[in-house]
Amino acid sequence: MTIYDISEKAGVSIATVSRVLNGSKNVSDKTRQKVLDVIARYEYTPNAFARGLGLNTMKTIGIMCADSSDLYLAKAVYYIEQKLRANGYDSLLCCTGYGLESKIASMNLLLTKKVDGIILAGSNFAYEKESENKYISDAAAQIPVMLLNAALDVPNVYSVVSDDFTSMYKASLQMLESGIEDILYFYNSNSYSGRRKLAGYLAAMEEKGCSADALTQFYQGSHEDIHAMTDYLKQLHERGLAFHGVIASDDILALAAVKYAQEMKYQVPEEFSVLGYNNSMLTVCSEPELTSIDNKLETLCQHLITTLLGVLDGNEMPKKTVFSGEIIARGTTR
Amino acid sequence: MTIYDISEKAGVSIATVSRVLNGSKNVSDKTRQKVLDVIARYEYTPNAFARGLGLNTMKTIGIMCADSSDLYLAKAVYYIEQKLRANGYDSLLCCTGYGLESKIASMNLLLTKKVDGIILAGSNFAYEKESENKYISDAAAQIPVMLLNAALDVPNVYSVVSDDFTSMYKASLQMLESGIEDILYFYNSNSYSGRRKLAGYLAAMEEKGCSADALTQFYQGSHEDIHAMTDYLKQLHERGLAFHGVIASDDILALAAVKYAQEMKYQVPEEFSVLGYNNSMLTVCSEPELTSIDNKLETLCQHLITTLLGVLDGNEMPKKTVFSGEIIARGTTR
DNA sequence: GTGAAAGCGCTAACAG
DNA sequence: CTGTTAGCGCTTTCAC
Repeated sequence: MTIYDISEKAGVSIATVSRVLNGSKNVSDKTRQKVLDVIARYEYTPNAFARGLGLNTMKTIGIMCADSSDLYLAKAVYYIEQKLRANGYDSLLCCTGYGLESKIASMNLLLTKKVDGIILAGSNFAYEKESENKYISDAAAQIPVMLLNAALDVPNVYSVVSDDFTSMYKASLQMLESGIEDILYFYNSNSYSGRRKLAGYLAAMEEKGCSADALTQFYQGSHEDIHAMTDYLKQLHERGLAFHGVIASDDILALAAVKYAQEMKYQVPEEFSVLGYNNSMLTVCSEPELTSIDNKLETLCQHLITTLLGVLDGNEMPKKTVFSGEIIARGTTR
Repeated sequence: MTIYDISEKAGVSIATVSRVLNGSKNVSDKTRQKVLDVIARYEYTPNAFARGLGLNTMKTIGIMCADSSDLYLAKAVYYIEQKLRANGYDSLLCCTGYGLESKIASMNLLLTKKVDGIILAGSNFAYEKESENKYISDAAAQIPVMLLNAALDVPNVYSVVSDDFTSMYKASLQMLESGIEDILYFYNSNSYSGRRKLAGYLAAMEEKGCSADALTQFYQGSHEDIHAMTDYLKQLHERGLAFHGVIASDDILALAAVKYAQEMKYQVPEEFSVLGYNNSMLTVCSEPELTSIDNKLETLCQHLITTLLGVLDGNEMPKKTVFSGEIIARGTTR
């Protein structure tokens, strides 16, 4: 069933059918109804490919994320997909992993499929070296690129971020002022926001005159293996590193720290404090429950979509938007 | 840059360019190389929409899931997307929520976009009432439909499931034989696999001559609010219901049960046992860690994709495949 | 082994 | 308000 069949059965031209299909004003009510009836009777739906060819768009957005099964990214993907579809766009999902090569490959794939825009969900897409961000600016030369939790000053790329530096700075200060000086910073990512978080911690430590040299610990194992993370902390202890607080770049690392404290028989939070990040479901899994930083993911996603839609509509939109995070106090800090 | 431009610059016809693009045998090596050179020089990529129009496919599969931020579904989506892309297919993601109406709407959307197949990830898509599965058979009249964790005997729909009945039956028997008779069954879904799990528990209870009447508890609150789940169990206790074991249809419900046990000062597993389902990341979050049933999600997904690809290739494929689950013993059972 | 030409189904400019 | 027509860019017979 094509537009020709419909036009014939309705006794009008294909142009008229196309008009009613696209809600054009220039059709008489009578004609419109006639066409609509035929369309309904034959359950006709326009061919999306032909439409795409004519309009040069199929109203789809590419979503790239390293790993959609990651607790935080899964939520991001969920929010983004919902809001896109509510606005008539479909989502082409690409889980890229954390390697640059595969990110580039996915990017090219999406470009080939002629999506209308690309959303990079997760700060790991923005590298420190400028040359490694070339794939982003290249893509932005063709279509708008949206960065969630990362920022890049390049034409046609728009950034929406949480102020991770300040969040971490404030939280660190708070823990320091609660009397803990040997706070370990436990992180697993050197991504854009990863670097900002670390900087926040370091700024607070420096301000209070505490040395962070040995206390800044990068964990590079699996993102899901809590036991390995706990073991890592135990090894630090065995090697003589003293710490009575942990600030983690992610709730799961924080959870590992709580486990570590339990194994060490520390009273939490009396003798040992822990702070997580993302305010995920994991915060209520530990005992005591985890204090964590909420970076307002849904708000970020909402804003990101609004901005993207604006750009696609040809409006001038802010290149970078920053939201504030919030410390959600629970049982692991005092 | 179109195929015409390339044909002109290479001094051949568009038919020839199309042939080398599609790897046709009928091109001389010299011509092929010439065309390839031009393509490379101008970084030409064929227009996907035009291609789709001609071939009537854009090599895309629709993935529907109720909530891609759900721990289990997120993993499923991840595996599926990976395996699809490895085979040259893209994934159009649709998070439908749990209502029938919105599932139907999403289904129609995907059909309109002319995807090559649809994957329903999650047992909640198959309803008990046959009439409520009409949207699935309707879709299957057009393209293959794959069911993950659900089964339906309808032409052109293929099912891949874990044997939830047997897994639950065995696990229940095991807990009963460990000496606990008052096992509460705590569940939050009447989906296809939800019904199978419940049946497994009931079969074991009956076999051991235990009444399950008051012990079968359906929880209908939020899927993420552990506190509410724990409260629900406390209320049951306050109303006089006695139970010293909990078998849950999902790890998060099981985690709530562990919390309940802790608040009740029960020793786990000596005085109180808990069993979860899905063997998710949550199992290592509780103290002691959660015994859970692994339903081999990655295997299921792998098989589902293999089957789908086979169907798309025109091969005869099994209508229903069943895998066995496995009990992963940890600290909450004895 | 290569080219000419007829679609694929729709949109939009133009004419009336 | 409605119809005619020329694309959109590619695939695929059918000749040569």
